[in-house]
Amino acid sequence: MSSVLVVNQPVAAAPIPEAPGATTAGYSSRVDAGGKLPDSIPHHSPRILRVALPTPLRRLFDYRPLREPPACGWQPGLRVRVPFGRRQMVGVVVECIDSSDLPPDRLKPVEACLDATPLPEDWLWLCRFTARYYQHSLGDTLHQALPVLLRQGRPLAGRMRERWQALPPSAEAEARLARAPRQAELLAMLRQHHHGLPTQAVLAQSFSREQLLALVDKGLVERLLDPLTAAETGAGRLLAEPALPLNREQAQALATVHERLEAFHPCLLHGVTGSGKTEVYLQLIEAVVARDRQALLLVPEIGLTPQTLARFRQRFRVPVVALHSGLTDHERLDAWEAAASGRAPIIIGTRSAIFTPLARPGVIIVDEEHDGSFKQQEGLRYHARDLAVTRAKHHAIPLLLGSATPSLESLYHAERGNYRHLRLTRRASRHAPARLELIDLRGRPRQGGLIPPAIEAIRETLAAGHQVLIFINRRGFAPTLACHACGWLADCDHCDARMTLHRQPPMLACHHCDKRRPVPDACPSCGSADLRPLGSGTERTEETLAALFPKVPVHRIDRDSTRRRDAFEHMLGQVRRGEPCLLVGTQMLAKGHHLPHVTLVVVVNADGGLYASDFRALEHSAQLLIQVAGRAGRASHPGRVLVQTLHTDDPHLRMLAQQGYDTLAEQLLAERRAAALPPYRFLALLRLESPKEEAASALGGEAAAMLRHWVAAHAPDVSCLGPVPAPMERRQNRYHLQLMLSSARRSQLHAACAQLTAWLEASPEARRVRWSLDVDPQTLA
DNA sequence: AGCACGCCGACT
DNA sequence: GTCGGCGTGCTC
Repeated sequence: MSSVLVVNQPVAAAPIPEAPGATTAGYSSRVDAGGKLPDSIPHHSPRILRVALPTPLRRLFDYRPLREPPACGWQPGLRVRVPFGRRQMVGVVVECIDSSDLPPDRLKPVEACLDATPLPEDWLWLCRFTARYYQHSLGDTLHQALPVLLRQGRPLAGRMRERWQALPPSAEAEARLARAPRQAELLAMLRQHHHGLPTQAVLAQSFSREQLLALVDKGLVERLLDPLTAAETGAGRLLAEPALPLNREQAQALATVHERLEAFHPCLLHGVTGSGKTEVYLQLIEAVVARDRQALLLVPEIGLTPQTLARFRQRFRVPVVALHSGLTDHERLDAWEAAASGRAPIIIGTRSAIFTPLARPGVIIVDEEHDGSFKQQEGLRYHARDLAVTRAKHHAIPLLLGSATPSLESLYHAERGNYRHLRLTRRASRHAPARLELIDLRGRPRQGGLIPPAIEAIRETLAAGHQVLIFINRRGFAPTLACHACGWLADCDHCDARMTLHRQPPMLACHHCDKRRPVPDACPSCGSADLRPLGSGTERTEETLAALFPKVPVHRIDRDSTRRRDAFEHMLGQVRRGEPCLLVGTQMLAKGHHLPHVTLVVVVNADGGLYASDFRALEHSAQLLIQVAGRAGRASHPGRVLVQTLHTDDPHLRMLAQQGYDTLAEQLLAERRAAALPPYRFLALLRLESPKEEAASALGGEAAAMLRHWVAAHAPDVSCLGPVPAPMERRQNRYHLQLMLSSARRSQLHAACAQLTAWLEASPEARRVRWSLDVDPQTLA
């Protein structure tokens, strides 16, 4: 008997994950758990089970197996209940081996095996990759990637969907229903549904399971257990409505992906707003499902609207499973099982849906791939788009990244030929996309943040019977409150930030912590009553516009006004009817929503991202501006986009306005190369956080010293910057510091990160400081 | 992260 | 006398 069946080597010796988005070349040399390691060989009597447990500790725990192995034999992927400290936990077996580093008397036995068969292999593979790549605890990664009910140890088997279907009538059998009127009613109901009814639907009509089973005994009803494969639904009947005709570019893009459905085949679908990316997705999914494969579509958090979903459900006759935050735990488990079994051919979800197992993966599509919501910003800081690349590569299937404003990373890969660059330049409507018009804020009076030419344009647009969108990236009434006598500002006690003035309800609120205060009547510093709001937020602009245009409805859309989702949908419905109105909103409004009657967009202040310290600020603000501009003039009217700025001469802003996103993106890429920043170099950021500044900086200093020493010998390409205070050093009364590692070599960066996390976990000082490692940080804040 | 144990301050 | 503060140590 071999001593090691499954090899999950210790971190330091682990195979280095490739960069997501790396070339296909050389990929076959990959040697991790996704390769044909003997994972799948059942081991009936290993002496030791190595289990991943939901703890932040980056190690596995050894247990003795049960006397009787499960029917499938011990295998990685089986969930077990184990004693841990003085409580019980649900963990996942990841190795079956014959010897442990611990003496046998310290090993506890597994309490129970919770699965008849292991959890899906592709899921386990992805979690292992993710844990290694992001230097996170495998146990915690598995835990996060599992539906709540499975985390809790609920069984997966037996949750297949049960359907009850009436059999052809038989007079003889029906005679036996004479004295069972409820059963007769139930049978009548089932006969109205040719495809049968799921158990839940039957129980909802207050029939019982016993009645169903009685009908089965009498031979009148049949009990069916899905999974249905996509093929069983019938190839010709896949579509519920016909596909739309494609223009030449769309057809070409589709054909390019379609050409090789059996290989890893990453494509960037780079299409201006309104160029019909979604139709390409729909027809690609159709092709994939017709071959009895599954499609996984990732959308940004804000993009999974009822309308998006409706469009997919209208098109396909097969089930479209949506994974969104509104699902109950049971629905989520159902969806997971449907995907894992292959019963669900189309899965649409946000970031975390990347961890959905797929029985027959056929394609992965990431819509709005540049969107920041694909990156998780705490705990396991993964990027769903990057994992999508890795996963598509693993499954050897096509990958489609779609965006009107692709991330610089994706453009870089497209330029280098790592991704096919598919462009859609033609809009469905006859109008060219609206140009950005920069208008100078300097020295002009502002009302609610708007200067006279903007107000005039709004007036004209309303007079023409159209709608106007005003974009402000600040919620609240005003960014802060100031004393005109002494210069006092409403600072937050807990953060290095100003408090935002709100009117509805009136208060000062810090947007970085939970702190709230009443609005003072007089200056707390000098006693003067001359307190004035400084600048404008959505509430103030809304108020100003309501005063300027009393007859026109003003809708404000921000996190404060849309607490109730139905109110938001209701308002959108109203706006879509096309009556003239004013929309004032934050990014919530900029993304995804189709507003066909808006013909003027005003950006109150474009300067936020121009001079920010974050190296991605310009990229993100350009994407946002183009996104907002895309809301204008989508219907039969051309649109205008007015961009207010203090910096009409800023070269980046001018380039964006005059030559468009693609040109600016190229310029920004050149600057990134010159500055040795991503995508030309890889970054990892260690964040340190403590109520005591000295504790964080002492630990940071020690970590940096250790790392510099280690790196000189083992990873000379890695450079280490810091520790330095994070932007807005004090947040919620905690001091934030960071240490930045960078390297042109992914493998060296990975090795240094592994060294760093191992050191921190062993360091006693590190227990008094909160720390986390962010591999490929999206922002440096 | 939990969750224990342990050793010092203000309360019934 | 003890309820409870959070320092520190451990989890196969």
